[in-house]
Amino acid sequence: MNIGSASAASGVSAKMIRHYETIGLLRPAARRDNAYRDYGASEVHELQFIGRARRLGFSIVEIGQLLTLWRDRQRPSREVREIASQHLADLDARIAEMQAMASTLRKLVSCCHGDERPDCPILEDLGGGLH
Amino acid sequence: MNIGSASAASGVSAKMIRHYETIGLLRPAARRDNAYRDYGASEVHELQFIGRARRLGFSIVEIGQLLTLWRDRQRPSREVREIASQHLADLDARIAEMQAMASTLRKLVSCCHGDERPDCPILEDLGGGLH
DNA sequence: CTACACCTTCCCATCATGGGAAGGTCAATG
DNA sequence: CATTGACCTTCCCATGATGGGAAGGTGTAG
Repeated sequence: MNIGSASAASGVSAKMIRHYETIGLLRPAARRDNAYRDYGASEVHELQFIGRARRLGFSIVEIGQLLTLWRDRQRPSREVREIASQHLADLDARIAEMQAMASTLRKLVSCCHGDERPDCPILEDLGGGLH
Repeated sequence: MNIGSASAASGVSAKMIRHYETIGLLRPAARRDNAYRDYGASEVHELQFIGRARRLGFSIVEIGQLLTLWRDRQRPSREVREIASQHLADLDARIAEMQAMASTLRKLVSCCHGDERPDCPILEDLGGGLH
């Protein structure tokens, strides 16, 4: 299977598949006589794994660790859970940070009448009150 | 005032102040005989404006627009509000996306017993059910 | 045979930020 | 006065994940 078909089957772009191979996340793909990469069902399955993990926001490094654990039938689920818990904590922290921004912004936006007049609480806030 | 003092007074790193000047967000700073950049109260005030806007998550491009409006005493508040509303919508969208990730992850993590046993619903989910 | 779709590698761009090198300047202290 | 340490300057490189696009080779259908 060509890289294009593997991409379509996994939802990971061909660009990214090559990139993942370059940085060592994926083992080098088999090549045909014409130097085209050749993928089978198990490679596509790995790509799908990567795609799902990316959609959950895992970093490439984390996905590398998860892939290693996935391949190891003897892994302790504890290790998987630790990676996922840490990522979840990171996500929650980033969400909280962005919610704080959004909350402040929402107040400012709701206070600004947003017409042709120049007075604007948004700029006043950014300017530190005095200008 | 040296760049270090301007940095301390504004909360924007010296590295970033130089960078903002390079990309045209800030007008080139005055120079002393020794080629050191020299900042006054109004430059520091602009830097504080930038710092506050960054802390609210505005992009450099958006801050450039906000700075222009800030300097213009005749600006219509509508334009400011539009930029802020758009940024708020972006933030809300990103928050929602991350919350969806976090929600899925939280379920998976809570289902995984996380001990020495190898069976793990997190990997099962990433693997698409079958492996 | 020609067109078109696909593949290859290689380089560059994003966005905001920082690290660090190599070298010049300033102020305080011995 | 000389040294030291804290500044400053410019320049280059790195991050993380992704994509654009060029230049060139390959495969297939009309």
